[in-house]
This record gives sequence, C-alpha cells and structure tokens, in this order.
Amino acid sequence: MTASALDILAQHNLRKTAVRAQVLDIFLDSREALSHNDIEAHFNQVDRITLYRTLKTFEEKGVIHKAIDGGEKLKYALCSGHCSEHAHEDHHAHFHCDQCGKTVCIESMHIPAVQAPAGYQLSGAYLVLKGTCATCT
Amino acid sequence: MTASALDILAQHNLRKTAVRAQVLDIFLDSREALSHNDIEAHFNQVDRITLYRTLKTFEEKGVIHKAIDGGEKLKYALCSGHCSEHAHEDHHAHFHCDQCGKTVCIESMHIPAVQAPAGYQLSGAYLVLKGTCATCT
DNA sequence: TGTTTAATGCAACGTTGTTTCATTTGGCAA
DNA sequence: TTGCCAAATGAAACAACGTTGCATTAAACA
Repeated sequence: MTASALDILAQHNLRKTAVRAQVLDIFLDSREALSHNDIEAHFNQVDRITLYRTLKTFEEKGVIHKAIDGGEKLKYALCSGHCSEHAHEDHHAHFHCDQCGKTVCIESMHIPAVQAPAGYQLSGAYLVLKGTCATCT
Repeated sequence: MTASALDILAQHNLRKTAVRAQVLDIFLDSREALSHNDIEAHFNQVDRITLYRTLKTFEEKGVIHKAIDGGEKLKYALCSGHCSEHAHEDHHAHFHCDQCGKTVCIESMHIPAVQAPAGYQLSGAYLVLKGTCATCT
C-alpha cells in the first residue's frame, strides 16, 4: 500500500486541510523535487502565501526536505520516511538536469562518508550531480 | 608572489575598472565564498546593478564560480586557477557553516568519482558539507 | 453543536534580480 | 597626447520572490 496524502498528514500530526492534501498529492504524483513555482503551477488557484507557509511547515515537521541542486531555485522533495521533526536524514544524492531543470532523488546513491577538516563539526553532507537526464538525452 | 586584482583582470582580458578591482580585492582578502550581499557590504557605495553584471561577467570569464552551499543565497568563490571561459573545474568540496553562514572551499577534499544512473549524462558533481566551522565551535 | 486553535486569504511591504537607455571610462591607434 | 570606439557604469523602471500582520475560515475535539 502506498502512503496517501492524508496518511502522511496524520503521521505528522498535521491538520488535514485541502491545500496540504493537494500539495502532498502533487509531490506523490511527480516524485521529483519541486520548487514553489512548480507546485503553484499544479494548482488551479492557490494563495502564494499559504503555499509558502505550507512548505515551511512541512519542512519543519519532517515531511519534505530541501533538495540542493545547484540550480537557481530552492526545491523541496518528499522525505523518504526516516525524517523527523528533529532531524532530516537525506543521505542520498540528487541529480539536476541542466536541460529541463528537473531534480530527481537518486535513492540508490548514498553519500560517501567524509572526514571533516580539523576543527569542523559535520552535521550533514550533500552530493549533487549535474548533467543531462534520461529524458533529455 | 600572490596574484593581485589587476593581474587577474589582465589574465582574463578584462578591462581594469575600479569596481572590478575592488570586487577582486574583496575576494582575495576574505578567501571564502561571498554572496552578492556580502560583497555589497564591503563597499562604501556601489551600484547594485553594476555588481550583478560584474559577478556575471566574472563567472562567464572563469574568474569566479558559483559555490553551492545549500544555503539560501547564491555565493561565488574565486576560481583556483584552472577555470577557463569554457569550463569550470571546481572539483573540491565546500563547507557551509550553519552558525555563521560562511562557506569555505575545501581544496583538499576532492569530489569522489561517481557513476551516473543509466541514461544520465554527467557534467559535474558537487559535494557540500554542512555543520559548524572552526571559529563557531 | 459549540469552542478553541490552527490554517487560510488578503494587503502591504521589503528584498532580489533583470531590462533599457543615457553617460562615462578604458583601450587603442593616429 | 588626443580622439574615437566599444565596453562598463549608473539610474529608472519593472518583475519575481518572499515575509509580516491581521481578519476570516475551517479543523479538531469535547
């Protein structure tokens, strides 16, 4: 069984509202990292501000995480299930296509263990691949 | 001998102007990745638009490169000497401090060779470390 | 059903970045 | 040195992005 939008909201103790359910559905459908703009485009109409707040809330509650892709825009992707309110566990690489601008999670590629330079304390690491994706080649 | 701002401009066939020299001096002094805002703060007064164009020109000519740090803002860092107008060679990791927000290049840490998933063509890879830097611990 | 609290929608505002055009300045040759 | 040309700068206007405060609406729960 695949998790539905309402399941996800329940799991994170979030109120079930129309906007939130729709946003989650968009993420579940597309399965790639989405920017604020991408999401807005999927709506017939939605309040920009509400969307900003929804994304912020989702991130704080561990539903989505920022997908660093080296592109211009900030994107978010659904967390894979191990994220919590307290810590995001986003230990896979992201691929950013220079052609279409899409960003996909590469769950299979784990970020190698790195050693921080002296005096530095590591809290996380991100690996971003750039190039041309399968559909753009 | 350390490269001066004017040397760098000459090496890249760029006109020696006051703004450009100052921007380069700021980069040479600070030796960390700087956002548009950081740079603007170092000036007594400078035209925002000119600064945007200066940074864009520098990037196109291989003087600076974008430093992906997973932070909110786009930052630039001086290229290490092997970048050209045609290709940036930015094969080292960046460290982003969550406390002070500074981003430094870790020249010593090279990005591991990764294998792209089937159908994907790789053009580059970025490795971003996050945590607390030496001065913030 | 009613109450409480969170989420939404709206207005206003601030920041960031781009485009267009007139002016100034650097580079180069006479 | 002088003058010309192309590039760089500065100013204005504009568009996109993002935040804050406040009134209204809707979800959760007794």
